[in-house]
Amino acid sequence: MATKEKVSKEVILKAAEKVFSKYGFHEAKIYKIAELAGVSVGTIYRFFKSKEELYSEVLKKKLSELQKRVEKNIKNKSPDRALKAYVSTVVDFFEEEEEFFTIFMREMGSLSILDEERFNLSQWYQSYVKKLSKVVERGVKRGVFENLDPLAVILAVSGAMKNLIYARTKGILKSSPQEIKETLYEIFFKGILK
Amino acid sequence: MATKEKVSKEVILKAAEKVFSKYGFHEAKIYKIAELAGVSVGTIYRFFKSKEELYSEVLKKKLSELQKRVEKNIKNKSPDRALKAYVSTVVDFFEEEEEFFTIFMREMGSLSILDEERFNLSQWYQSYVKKLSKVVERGVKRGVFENLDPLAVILAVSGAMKNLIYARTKGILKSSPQEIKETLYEIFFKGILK
Amino acid sequence: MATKEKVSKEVILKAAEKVFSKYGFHEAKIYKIAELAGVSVGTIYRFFKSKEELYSEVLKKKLSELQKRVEKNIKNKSPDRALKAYVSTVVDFFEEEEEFFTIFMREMGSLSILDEERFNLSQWYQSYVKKLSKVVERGVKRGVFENLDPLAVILAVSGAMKNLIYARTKGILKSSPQEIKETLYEIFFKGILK
Amino acid sequence: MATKEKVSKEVILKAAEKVFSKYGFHEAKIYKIAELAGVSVGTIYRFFKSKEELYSEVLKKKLSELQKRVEKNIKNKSPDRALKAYVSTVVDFFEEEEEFFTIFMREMGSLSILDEERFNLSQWYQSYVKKLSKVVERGVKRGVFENLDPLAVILAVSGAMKNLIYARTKGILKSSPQEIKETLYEIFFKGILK
DNA sequence: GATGAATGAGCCTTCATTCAT
DNA sequence: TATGAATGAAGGCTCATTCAT
Repeated sequence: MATKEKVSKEVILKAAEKVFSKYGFHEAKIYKIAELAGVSVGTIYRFFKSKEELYSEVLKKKLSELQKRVEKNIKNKSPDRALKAYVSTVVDFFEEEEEFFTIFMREMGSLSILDEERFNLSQWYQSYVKKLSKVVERGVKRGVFENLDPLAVILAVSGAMKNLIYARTKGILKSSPQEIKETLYEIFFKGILK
Repeated sequence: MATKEKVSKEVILKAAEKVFSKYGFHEAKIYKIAELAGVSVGTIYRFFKSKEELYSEVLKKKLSELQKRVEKNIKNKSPDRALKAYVSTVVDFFEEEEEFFTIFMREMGSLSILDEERFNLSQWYQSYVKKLSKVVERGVKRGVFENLDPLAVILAVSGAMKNLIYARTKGILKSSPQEIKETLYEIFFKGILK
Repeated sequence: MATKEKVSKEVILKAAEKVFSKYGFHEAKIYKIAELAGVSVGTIYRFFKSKEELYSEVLKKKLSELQKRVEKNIKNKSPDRALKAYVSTVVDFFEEEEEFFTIFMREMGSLSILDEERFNLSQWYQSYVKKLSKVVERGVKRGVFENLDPLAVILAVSGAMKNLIYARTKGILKSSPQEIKETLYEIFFKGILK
Repeated sequence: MATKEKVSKEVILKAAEKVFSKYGFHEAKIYKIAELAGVSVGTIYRFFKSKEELYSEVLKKKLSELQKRVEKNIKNKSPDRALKAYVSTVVDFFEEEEEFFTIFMREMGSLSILDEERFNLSQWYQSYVKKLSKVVERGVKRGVFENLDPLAVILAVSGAMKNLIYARTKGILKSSPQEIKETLYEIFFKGILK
């Protein structure tokens, strides 16, 4: 029964996201995920051939969601408005998906170079970031943006944003998502020098 | 003999750094570290009471090194020059210590909330970042910097920088360390908008 | 299935008893117990959370069996007949449970003071012996027994009995269980002096 | 230097006795013994070829001491007085040598059948007890003692005594050594029945 | 299909013993 | 001769994965 199957898979992915985000890949236990999902360990292995694959599926699912949202929201916008939209979309996404943000940060740090089996986030990130840099490139060409390396710009924006969200997650920074966005606009558009 | 002991400990820390950076905490095997260090497994346990402690020592050692360097280089400088010095110091440090950068990124991502025993990087980062934000605060007070949340500024600079170094490490970005520094100065001081 | 589980647990306890009695706690290897029980190492850990717990369970199980038997057999008997019943029950019990006798002796000798986790045989023995001394106490009060310290009497009987069983186990003494019982009755009731 | 050597060996044996009695064979660590003895680990291995041998030497030394004392004190005594002397000597010995008593009890329980290397206490005990039974045998022949199995009698006395000392060591029994002796004389000579 | 008990490879850690100094 | 740092074998325990029911 395709629908029932899909429901189970969905429930498992949701549970996996929670457990992976809380414990990280290695300390997350399959039986904990099964427990939380309300299924047996065996059932998880009907849908995912290994813990690695399950992990990878969680990543893939969320990342494509994020990517789709970003692409949708920057489409047909002028470079500056597109950049703002990018920031806004990502901040909102991770505000909603705080659990996934933890996994995302962890995995970004882990690089996953060696592990062929695990989802290659690094490669995904590379192509994602290159696509985004086109926006900046256009801005530079049109003379809206300073003559900077578009890739470096997008990496800087993205890194700054991740760090602010991270700090907010950890309670280091008290700002609201809206304030984070605005701070980012200010800093990146006008610079910090008076 | 104190010197000989120190040498062994140093060699082990060096090997541990390599192995942890390559495989991450969980996939790093003590016997691999021993092998690389050219000592026996037992010898590692003469210097470090557990794998966790060894990991923590690697972190502590490098982080205090980084912190000392940063503090030394920003001392007695005007806010804008101090910020530049901060960027320059960190970029150079991680250029030299590429292996440690991997561990650093991974651990930043992992947050280390749960594991009381492991070195609490999150706490270290919080206090480190708060100290640095004083530099920005002074800049704001003196009217050199725009009226922005100093903590947010330092988090943005730090995040952008980490991401650029990361991208360089991964081969996504081709810029030299010097170029990375300059790009960061440009972006953060003048903004990207023309 | 509850029954099957119980069977496995029973089989493991039986195997553990054998291995512990043969090698003692420290030299008994978990994999040896698993082998003898015909299960995997992992299965042992499904039923017992550690080697110590397994050991403690073996002790507890047998000791409560012994205690129950003793209590049942001395109930509603006159002090002298109760004392005989005590001797008879214990001799018979250890005749059947020779393997456990080895563990019992070893553990009695080990005292288990330090190890809070391991079953505190010393405490069990204290309360067990105090209960039994009530029998002697009654005998003294009724004027059936000489005016002796009841606790000392029961400790003497118990010690003598253990030593005779031990010597029989080791082949030092050739007497049958029945002869051991009778010798004990003679010695303790009439004394050895003509 | 023979004298110096002897002193070192003596100091090590003393330390070993303490540590073995406190922790038992397996949990006693060689480095702890070395520490307590104020020598290096290597020095211990100059005098004893293994932990087992050291343990065995502790046993042998004390047991031959005990044996000599017992033999000396029962010599040329009538059977009943010899038996009293035996009890008195052993109670006094273990009162002085409480630490060794712990080792003795533990080892008695452990039987040491399998381990050819370790001192075979069982065999020693067998010959020791057989020698003592001659005293009872003489008593029986002379008609001083009842017609009982001499070996069984000595095992009973010895077992009762060990148990009373044990109970005193553990705080179960409050009697003084003198009271323990007297209780044993009473019980074994006159019986407990009125 | 679903279950979850059973498996067993794998790894951290200990500590008796050795041996270069 | 004395030292104590270095060794490395050995074993308790975990948990991803399998498979009989």
